Amino acid sequence: MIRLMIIDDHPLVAGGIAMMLKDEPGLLIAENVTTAAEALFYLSENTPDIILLDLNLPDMDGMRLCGEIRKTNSVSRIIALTSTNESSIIAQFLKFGGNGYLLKNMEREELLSAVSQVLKGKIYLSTAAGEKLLEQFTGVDAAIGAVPVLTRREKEVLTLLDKGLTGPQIAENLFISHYTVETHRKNLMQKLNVNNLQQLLRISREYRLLG
Amino acid sequence: MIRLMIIDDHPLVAGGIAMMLKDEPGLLIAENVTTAAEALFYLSENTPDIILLDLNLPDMDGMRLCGEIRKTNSVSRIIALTSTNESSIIAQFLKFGGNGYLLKNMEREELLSAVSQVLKGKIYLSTAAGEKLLEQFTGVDAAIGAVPVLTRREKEVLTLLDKGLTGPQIAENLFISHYTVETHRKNLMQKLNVNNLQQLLRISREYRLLG
DNA sequence: CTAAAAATACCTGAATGGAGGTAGTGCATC
DNA sequence: GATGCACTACCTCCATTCAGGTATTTTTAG
Repeated sequence: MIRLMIIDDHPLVAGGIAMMLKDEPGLLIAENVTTAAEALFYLSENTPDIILLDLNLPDMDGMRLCGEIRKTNSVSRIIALTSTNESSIIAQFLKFGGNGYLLKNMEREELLSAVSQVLKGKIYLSTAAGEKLLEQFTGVDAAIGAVPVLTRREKEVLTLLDKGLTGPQIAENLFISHYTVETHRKNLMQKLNVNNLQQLLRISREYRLLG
Repeated sequence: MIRLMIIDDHPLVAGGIAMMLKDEPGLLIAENVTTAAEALFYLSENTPDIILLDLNLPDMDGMRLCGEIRKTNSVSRIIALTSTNESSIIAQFLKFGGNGYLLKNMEREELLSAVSQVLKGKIYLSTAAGEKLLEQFTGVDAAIGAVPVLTRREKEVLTLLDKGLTGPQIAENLFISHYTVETHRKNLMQKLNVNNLQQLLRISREYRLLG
């Protein structure tokens, strides 16, 4: 019997998965939690065969949770669930010890196929996701997974920039000189390798550096 | 027997809803389609009591579909389903003849409550959604639901702006003068009542004017 | 056909953004 | 106690954006 665990705060998703699997005799949904904290607690005493992990959890980034799980558990196969296809996330997720990536618009067959693939030790990527990843590989080395680390201050500035504030306005807001704001912005642009604000915000969203 | 119809391209969602309702004797999922075209076809010959409508359909904007449905059917209660809480959408959806608004992270109880409310002729708004709507009402008249109509060219410019191109670059791209691009941008900013590019793109996303 | 809407082009001046620096201070870790 | 990092601040120069116009030509709809 294959024991399956679902980590997702959407009852709808958990229900949908249960529905998809209800006629599969070999599969059992062993546990169903809605937060990272609950997940870690359960996993401290259990080892499911498959973990379906929503990347958008309320209390912790799914990516980090995957890393946390891997510190003590290297046997469960972890499959990420997301609603949008964010290609830059995939490689990162795999680096954190993930085994597969599914989009929430999947069909029943895709779910079953993903489960059987990862159990065989293979990596399963949702079709659309896989294509996007390949696109990246074909373009140079592309520095995949190299998600830049931002400092506290940089994140603050980034958030305010995203809200549509101008440099001087941010300066007022943070009680610093507008020169300093420009420096932070410059560093951000350099770290993310872009050359204007729109691209900065675009990439930031992709890398989940913004709420 | 209350007949329910689901319009959603995510099998997961349909399955989840089925799961939530499976122990409700008075409710029956009469039909389950994944595209606007199928929906209109089914509705040309049937009149379910409740329609659960995903606002993010592949072939048509859910908002417009709601309007289409209302041209020939004014009795079915239509409840919108979305994953993100976009407050500016709600009032618009109600104007198009919608009866309720549910977030996909709802609990079973919320779904049941929404169904019973709209059947009584009331408007049901997902708690979080309702609060946001109230926020808007408290701020002046706020011109809710007055979603600006953009011209073809304005949309093109908007899309390119979102991609991070500068004015001059867009000019090259569209084979027009950069002055013209600026004019379009100015008109866009005026229509959406903002005063810089970041805010323009932000609002545009909220109003679903961008892919 | 005609009026309205959309698309086009142009101008100016002030403000902001972007690329390129330099440099001091505090803090941690090594 | 030195090296590195984060944060801070400042400067210049040029490109772009923004706010305020005006105005002609195409489309579109009635």
